Amino acid sequence: MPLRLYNTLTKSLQPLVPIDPANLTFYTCGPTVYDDAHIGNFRSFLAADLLRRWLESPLCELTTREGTAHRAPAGRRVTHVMNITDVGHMTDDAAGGEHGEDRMAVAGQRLLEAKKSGRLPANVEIDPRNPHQIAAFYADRFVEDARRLGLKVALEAQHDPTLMPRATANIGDAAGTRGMTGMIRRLIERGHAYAVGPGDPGGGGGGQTVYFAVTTFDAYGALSGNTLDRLREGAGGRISEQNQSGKRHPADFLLWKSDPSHLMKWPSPWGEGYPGWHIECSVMSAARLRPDLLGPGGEGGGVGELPDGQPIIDVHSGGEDNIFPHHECEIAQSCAAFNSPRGSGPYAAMWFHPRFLLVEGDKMSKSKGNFFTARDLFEKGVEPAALRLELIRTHYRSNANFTMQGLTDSQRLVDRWRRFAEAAPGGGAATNDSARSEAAQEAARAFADAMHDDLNIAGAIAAVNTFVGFTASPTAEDIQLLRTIDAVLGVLDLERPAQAQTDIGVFLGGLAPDPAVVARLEDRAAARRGKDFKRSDAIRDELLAMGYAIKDAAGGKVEVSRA
RNA sequence: GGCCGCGUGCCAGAGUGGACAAAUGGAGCGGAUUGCAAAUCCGCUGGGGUAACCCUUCGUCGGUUCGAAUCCGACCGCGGCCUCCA
Repeated sequence: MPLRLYNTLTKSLQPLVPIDPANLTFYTCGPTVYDDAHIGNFRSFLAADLLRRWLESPLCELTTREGTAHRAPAGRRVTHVMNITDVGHMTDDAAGGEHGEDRMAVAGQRLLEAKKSGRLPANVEIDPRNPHQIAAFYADRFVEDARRLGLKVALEAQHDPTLMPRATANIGDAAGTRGMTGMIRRLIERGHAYAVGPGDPGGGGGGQTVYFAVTTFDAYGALSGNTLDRLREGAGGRISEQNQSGKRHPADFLLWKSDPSHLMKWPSPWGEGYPGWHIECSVMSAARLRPDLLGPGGEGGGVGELPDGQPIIDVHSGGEDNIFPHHECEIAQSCAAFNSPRGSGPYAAMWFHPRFLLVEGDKMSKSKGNFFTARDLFEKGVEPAALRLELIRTHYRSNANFTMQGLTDSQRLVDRWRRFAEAAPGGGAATNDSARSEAAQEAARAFADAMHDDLNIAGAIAAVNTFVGFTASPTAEDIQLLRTIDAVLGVLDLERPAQAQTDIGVFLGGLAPDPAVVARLEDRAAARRGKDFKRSDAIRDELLAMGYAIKDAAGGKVEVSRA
């Protein structure tokens, strides 16, 4: 059965029916770059990456618009775009994004303190007062982490930077002819948005604020369930008075705020200021995935409008917290801009929302001390493959629980699969050929069935383990199958921590060969040669107390890892 | 209060009407290997029986059905959103 996914929009399991099954369009709401991304962020991005890799797998089958099955030919491509939000939005968002402190300024303050206390690497040259430098600093670190975790979009972006667009590069211009200003102008022209403030509402004067008029979009609330009548009830007392005065409806949301005093600001037809939080994704998804709508200049010249009901892109993903308001507002903007006048089109055919990650059973938070960034863990010697597997091996729609035990389990799985993948092919035929090829076929089938069923990753991993367990001495075909499967899971080829070797020890997990440890290893080797096992065991305990676990390996060497 | 996701064995986590005492990992136990470990490999791992088989279990309580972990209802618990957040 072809792939079915849970669609947040319809709240049901549905086949993914792409506009063009040979070339899918996929947009993921990426990170904000005010700080390093944590493992919860990466769990969500990795879930999107897993889906993307599955869509590209030769094992994956999709449904065409004609209702037939579409098996991936040699090149089913997925154009996957993930934005980077580097505009400094406000901290006080209860006020609708118009007040509070600029997040980029807060990040700058933090960087400044880190610099003073020497916590920043010496080679980092960054002016903490320059928001563009702060954003670039964290964006680079994000991309670096993402590549280490095998996020395909980040790997591809090395050759095609347009796959990871920066919000600040898509703001537009003073005339409102392209980018976000272009789309805002278009929304005003089509009657879906309005400008208020000094300089005559609706006129062309500076210093204005632009809002999206939610009542002009019938389908508002379809994604989140927060329809306008429900919102009005729920909103009682929550929305600040000062901010509402200019709005026609309390749920109208910000498209442009004129504020020349803002840290990051750009020219626009409504005055110098900054864009609202939702408009960037509407603009960048269309710009990269549907240039036919916008035309070569970014705005104008394109077809501009789709028949009602036709999706703009195939798949859109983001963390569950994005469902409302962010994605609800994106739908309103994009459909209003490109679909028929009372726009109700679905924007994306499939809405994919991974759930939040817990850590040791608890909500992750800095105050609880269970807050991890990917780089924290890499520094502790966790290898990217283990972290990736740990973050993808729980179904994307459950609250996964990240634990140190789980990380160890994942590491073992990775090691086991690697032994299989790196075994000399065909070394001794323990199993007869027909049983072996049956096992491989069964594994491929079970893996695909599981993945087709809303990305049932646990079932898929079980199929891999059964296969690897059954086949003691893999053939070249067996290894090829594991490779095909791993192109989806994406763990085997990730970078491994360097091993440091001395004459006696092999230091794993990026450990440096500490002379104190080497000396003890030599003492222990001498004791063992003299059959003084009491002493050799005592040395092992000593090392353990120092935080090192050792393991005698073939050839008289000792493998050293963190205890 | 509204909308949504989830609740399975010691743990993580599959299973969504019969082949289920329930995949796959882990932990535990036994064995091979090792001076001993670690790692690796093999077997066992709800209760009872030599066995065919029987009994109890899938948040709780009810219901539908010849039959339910799986469908329906109510309740309880966990998580998310209701204008920051992956």
